[in-house]
Amino acid sequence: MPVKKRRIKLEDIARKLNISIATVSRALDKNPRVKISTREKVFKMAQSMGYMPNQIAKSLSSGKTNIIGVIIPRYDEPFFIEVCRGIDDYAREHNYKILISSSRNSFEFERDNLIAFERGLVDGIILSPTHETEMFAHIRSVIKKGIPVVLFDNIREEVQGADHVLIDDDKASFNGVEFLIKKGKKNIAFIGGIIEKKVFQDRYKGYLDAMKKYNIPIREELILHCESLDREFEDAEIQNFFKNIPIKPDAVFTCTDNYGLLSMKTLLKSGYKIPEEVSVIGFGDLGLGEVYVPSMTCIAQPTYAMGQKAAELLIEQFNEQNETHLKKVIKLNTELVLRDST
Amino acid sequence: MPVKKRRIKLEDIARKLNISIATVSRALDKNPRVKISTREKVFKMAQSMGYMPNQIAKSLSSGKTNIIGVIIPRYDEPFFIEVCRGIDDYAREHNYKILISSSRNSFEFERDNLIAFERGLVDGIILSPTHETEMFAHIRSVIKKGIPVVLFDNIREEVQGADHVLIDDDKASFNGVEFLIKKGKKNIAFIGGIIEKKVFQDRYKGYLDAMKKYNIPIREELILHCESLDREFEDAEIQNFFKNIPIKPDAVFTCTDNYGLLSMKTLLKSGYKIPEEVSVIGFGDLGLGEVYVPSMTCIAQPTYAMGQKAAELLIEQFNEQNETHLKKVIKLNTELVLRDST
DNA sequence: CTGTTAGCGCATTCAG
DNA sequence: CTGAATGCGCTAACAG
Repeated sequence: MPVKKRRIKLEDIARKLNISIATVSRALDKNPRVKISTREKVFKMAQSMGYMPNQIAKSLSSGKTNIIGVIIPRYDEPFFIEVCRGIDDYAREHNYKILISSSRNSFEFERDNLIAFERGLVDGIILSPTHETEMFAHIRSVIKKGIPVVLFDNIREEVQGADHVLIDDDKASFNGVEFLIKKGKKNIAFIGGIIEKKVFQDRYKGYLDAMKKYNIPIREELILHCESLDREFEDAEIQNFFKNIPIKPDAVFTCTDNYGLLSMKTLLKSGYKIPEEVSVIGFGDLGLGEVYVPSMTCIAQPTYAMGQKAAELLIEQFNEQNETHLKKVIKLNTELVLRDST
Repeated sequence: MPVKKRRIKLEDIARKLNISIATVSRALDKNPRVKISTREKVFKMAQSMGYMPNQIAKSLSSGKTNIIGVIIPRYDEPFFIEVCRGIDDYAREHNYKILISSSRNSFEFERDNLIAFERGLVDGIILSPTHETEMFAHIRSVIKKGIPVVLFDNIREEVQGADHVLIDDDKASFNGVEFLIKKGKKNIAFIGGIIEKKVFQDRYKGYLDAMKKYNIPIREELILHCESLDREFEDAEIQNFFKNIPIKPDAVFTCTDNYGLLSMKTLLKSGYKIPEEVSVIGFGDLGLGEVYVPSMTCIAQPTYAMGQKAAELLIEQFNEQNETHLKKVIKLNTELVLRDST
């Protein structure tokens, strides 16, 4: 293998052609102020020399990196990946790349990631706060420096100057539970996630409100707030819950697809018939509910669209005059998708 | 909101302190050649002014970006995400970030991504080629420029100068099928992915070899090479296959977890009993097989470890003298994980 | 239409 | 121990 070659730069082309660097730069830019014949000469030479512009130099000079920084709490949650797919598709169409960082469900990591991005690597940031994130100073600090920010999914507090993309977790959950109640269910179990997380608080609230509206007594024994932050431990937590449950539930409302599937698994293995004896609802609708037997009724979240919308808002901010930015809060709709588990 | 503020730079600190930029730079670097007292003054001032180094300028100056570019064929395949998690964890420990790009199963996109990375945005590249990738000139070109490359998973052809991380698909598949044969299965269906893809070719070969070794006739009607590149269409393809199958299979060997799950779904819905009447094996073992009822026997791939290993090899290349790089080919072990579906 | 010059922000020689 | 000067590769303002 040959020794690492020095990169070809504008100067090399300029020298070969006996013209100035500026002209080469402009020619490659298709700047109309340069003669077509010169442009062609430059292109041909660049081609034959294997010229490749240096993105870093471009960025330093132009003040733009064309990179969007994305911070998600974890990789092993299909929801976040699907959002990223939405961001990526929209971003690519607008000539941006995405740099994904996981905060590993830790506020510290979230802050570190943000600081790394603040160093000028990205033009803007899309962030889903962790459950630990109670203070938003780190986000405000970024905004104050003029870096556009869009938040999505788990927003405990609206941040001045940032855009927000979310769903109405409260209402979505309320609708799901109400559906079960109207089916005549009384002992409706609730399986949520870590209660520090705003989305889970809201989904819990929806459950409580629906139960109250129909005067169904709330029973603590039917309620589980999972604390696992990793797929690995969710299973045991849910198995345990059902093993020790003192009342036979006739329905289970869960706050993620995985909780729903794990519930179904545990119930089926314990000999329950779904949906005859117990109904199950999941939250998210990221594809697996459809493959299960019985297929799982879900609150469908417009996950991919959330990502697209987030990217759209961010890129809008890029193009704004950097004057007072009016914070936008976009609420996307959910839908109850009926399948065999109810 | 205040107008976008100009970033603080070294020069600002230097002026305030009446010292040179160079000294500020060195102080922040903790260069021992600068007096401790000066260093402290600089740190304090930097802190109070909210100084944040400019990563782009640093990169241009140092020639290092500390970013690893990762190109995967698609987002909606948990396998790739899990590999990314492995890469990310290893990379982060070594002070690298990862920039993930999806090639959307298209050779064109793969090449475009590579070219984008070639522009100096990343220090090295980890890539899983698409099924369309038959030519490797684009990869060789990157390597020739001295950019370290590691390939993983779907490697049709070893590329001189790149490292490779893979599993023995052939053997893994052979073992799975052999296991079914030893259980007395005769009508073993095979469901693979798009046959242009090397991994699927190898897994198919493993199937054929096992069948031949035990003198079991191969029946075309029991073989399906899925052509879907999106989760969306896989379901219909598999349903269709089983609907029209002329022979009742007593086992199904599949080449991804999703194919396995979809097969189980279709079979269960058609009234088959698993595993009494038909056994099913999946490939990957990315978590869902365990949640299904019945739980799915799988060829377990060391997915996370593949990512870690790839990152390790890449970072090793960074630290090498850029002389002749000896291509390394790492084959990781798979394992047959027995569950209820067999 | 093209060239000259001055940055972009930082690291790093080389002097002193 | 510190400062001045140069360069990383490219863009853009200003001349001509």
